[in-house]
Amino acid sequence: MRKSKTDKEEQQQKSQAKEEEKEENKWKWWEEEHYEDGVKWRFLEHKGPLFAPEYEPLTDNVRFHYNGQPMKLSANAEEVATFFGKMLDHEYTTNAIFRANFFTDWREVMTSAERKLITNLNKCDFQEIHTYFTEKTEAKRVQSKEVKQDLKMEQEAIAQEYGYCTMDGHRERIANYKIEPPGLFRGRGSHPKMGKLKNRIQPEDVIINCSRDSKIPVPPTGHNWKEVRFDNKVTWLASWTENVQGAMKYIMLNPSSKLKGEKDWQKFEIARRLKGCVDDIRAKYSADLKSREMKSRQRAVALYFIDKLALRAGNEKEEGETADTVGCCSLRVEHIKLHNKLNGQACVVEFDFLGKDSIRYYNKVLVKKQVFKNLKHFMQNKDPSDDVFDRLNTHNLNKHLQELMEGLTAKVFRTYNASITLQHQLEQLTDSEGSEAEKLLSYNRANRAVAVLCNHQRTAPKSFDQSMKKIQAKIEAKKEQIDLTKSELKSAKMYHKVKKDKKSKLVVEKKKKMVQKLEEQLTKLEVQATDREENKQIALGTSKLNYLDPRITVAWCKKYDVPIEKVYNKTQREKFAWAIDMTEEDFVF
DNA sequence: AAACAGACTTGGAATAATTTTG
DNA sequence: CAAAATTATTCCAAGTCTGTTT
Repeated sequence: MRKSKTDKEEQQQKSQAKEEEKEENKWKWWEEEHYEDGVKWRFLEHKGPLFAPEYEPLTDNVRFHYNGQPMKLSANAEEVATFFGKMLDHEYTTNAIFRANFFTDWREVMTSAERKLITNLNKCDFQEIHTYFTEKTEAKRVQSKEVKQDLKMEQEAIAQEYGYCTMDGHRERIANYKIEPPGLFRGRGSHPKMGKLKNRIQPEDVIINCSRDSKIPVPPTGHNWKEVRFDNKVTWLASWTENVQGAMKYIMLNPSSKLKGEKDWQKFEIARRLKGCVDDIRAKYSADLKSREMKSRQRAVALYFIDKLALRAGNEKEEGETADTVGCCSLRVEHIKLHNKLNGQACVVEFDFLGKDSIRYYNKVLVKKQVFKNLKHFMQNKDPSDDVFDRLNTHNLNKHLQELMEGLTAKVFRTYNASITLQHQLEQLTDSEGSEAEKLLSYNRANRAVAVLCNHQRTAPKSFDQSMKKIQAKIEAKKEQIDLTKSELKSAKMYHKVKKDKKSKLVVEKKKKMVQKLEEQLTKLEVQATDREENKQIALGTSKLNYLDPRITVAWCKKYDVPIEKVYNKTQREKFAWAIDMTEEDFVF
């Protein structure tokens, strides 16, 4: 027993050392030249994607019931039934659209006999299926450490085989080497297609992309690829078309790869170029607010919103195919209220619309008089469902931006404003005298300001209130402890005054130190509580990962002596390896 | 110029792994 | 030590934007 434990520890140490060693000779692609425009790689070799495991039919003791009667379903119908059964405690399964779409698609995979019998979803009982899968998950959860370890090793072996490719002489990690398993489509918001069946993808659906002179991936036995192509102007390794929306899906590299990293770096460089000319662009669109041409005036107002409020461009979407969401260019009259006066402020625009992922954007904004005037004009004599910017779309907006600065599109404003906000906030909020915890709070607050700007929201964790109470209780307990220790210190001092010996002095010192330590712990807790409370409905992840130039963060860490691990976890450090390696303390976005 | 296809980034939720707590 | 809480990772949907076709 004991021996095996030390073995394990040794093993762990070894693998850790190995990882560190790997760290040493990591490829610094950012120190190399990059390719001519359009060429993404010279050599690409990979194993092809990993397909979802085959369906395992249910044993006879797990029964589906129709109209109270147990019923054995055909393999196909049963598989789709399990998709629904697994989700039984999810709100989706009570949604009328979800149910209707599911039922239609389910009936299509049924045998004609089944289809004839099963005509009403309300008469279907998936409870046993649900229980079966819940128990299965639970059984998996409680299995022994050894079994879990073995399973993990197996997964790791598969990842080693399928999860990497060779690109131009380097082993690069693949982000999603697994083909998406079949299941029920879960759209966000009120999506007209939610509940539809997402088909199982076969090799015959998959296009492989690699080098002509590489080892071409071998399709699973008895199967063929849809196509094998050798296109080095694209970054994907495999692709297929998904049946619910008809959208293409791709297998691509991990964010830590050169291909992704270089693009990411370039994105921030474009945003920095915008910084150089944003004043001119602002002057231009401010002037355009008064243009004779309607189109220019609409474009100017839209740009004003995109810049000031970090709204998304807002492409037009096919009606009825997706949830009804909008961005700037697709705003409708019903999404905007104009207030000549609101709470003592003149010219207030009230936004209320569903944006990407059906996240609500609600904001009351004080705007320039001319913007207000224009909006009033644009919205005159229109129905609520009419477009505010009827002469504008993302295409001609971006075309205009392209003329103002090479590479400029609407989304660059989001990147620019996000990053510059972080930089300013960090300057403003960080106290170089503060503790590490306080500095981190400042960082999170700066990050939060960006998330608020970009409207990155999350549903509050369901145990949020409880967890808040808990941390408050901890704080109270700590305070009590401090009071107690303080009074102990006081009496120790008194005792020392009388005794005046070494031993009693030592006690005083000890108590002093203890009070200090406890007070540090207290502030740390308080800071933690504040941070958590402020973060209740804010999602920091997206801005951190996609909008904030990592060099700002790295420079801040260096300047204030905060270890990078405190702000970036392992994945984030891998993604931003280029920034961590190249950034000095004096970097300015 | 509008519609469509394609490729790539961005997004929150779900799930898994890890850490803390009782 | 197990359960609960927290954090990291995975998942895959939903955007942006470009290029091509009609």
